[in-house]
Amino acid sequence: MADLEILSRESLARPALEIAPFLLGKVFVVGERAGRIVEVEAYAGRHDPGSHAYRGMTPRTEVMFGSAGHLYVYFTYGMHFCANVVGGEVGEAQAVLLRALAPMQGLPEMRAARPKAKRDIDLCNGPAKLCQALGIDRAFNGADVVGGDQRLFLADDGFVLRDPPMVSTRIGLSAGADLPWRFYIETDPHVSRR
DNA sequence: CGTTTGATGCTCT
DNA sequence: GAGCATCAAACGG
Repeated sequence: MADLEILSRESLARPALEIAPFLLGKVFVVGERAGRIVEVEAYAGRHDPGSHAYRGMTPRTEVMFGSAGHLYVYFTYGMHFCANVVGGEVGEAQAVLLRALAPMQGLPEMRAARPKAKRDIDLCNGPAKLCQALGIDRAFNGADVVGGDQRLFLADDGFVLRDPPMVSTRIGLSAGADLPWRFYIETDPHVSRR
């Protein structure tokens, strides 16, 4: 595999709408498992009706209001975890939801973690699926992904997108559903939905 | 195919 | 008590 350069914290200390497309094509490493980010959604903080931060800081959203480069992991529907990368400056609650990855390493571990996935293409093609595949749960909330930990990080491996990101509305929202803040690699088969 | 529904528990009102 | 940034199985055509 090509060299992996961990992303800088300052590269993430920008609005979610900027770092969402920036994160496409980057590599997310969790232990021996890794995948390339192919689909994300931007959540733009206090004034975004679709964001958990819309009604201000709560115990759950505290991490999102913190500094860039940490994971905001939340539990939903009584059984699923989803992971965001926190961006922006402290207090801005900028976040980017990781919605789909193209598996790169640790496929056997991912398959074991997702026994219900019939095909490899289904391992990480959804926000809760990728958390299951990578073993991400509430223990990862607040974890630093650009702090130099060799077992958990976001990196650039030199991959270049062949085309500009595809843009659409975000998925599964009841508020803010009209905003075109979802970004994905159109040609990648691991995207959750067309 | 596409659409509907059940699972399951946390978070905030 | 209502709703949830979801998933997989069941159902209908």
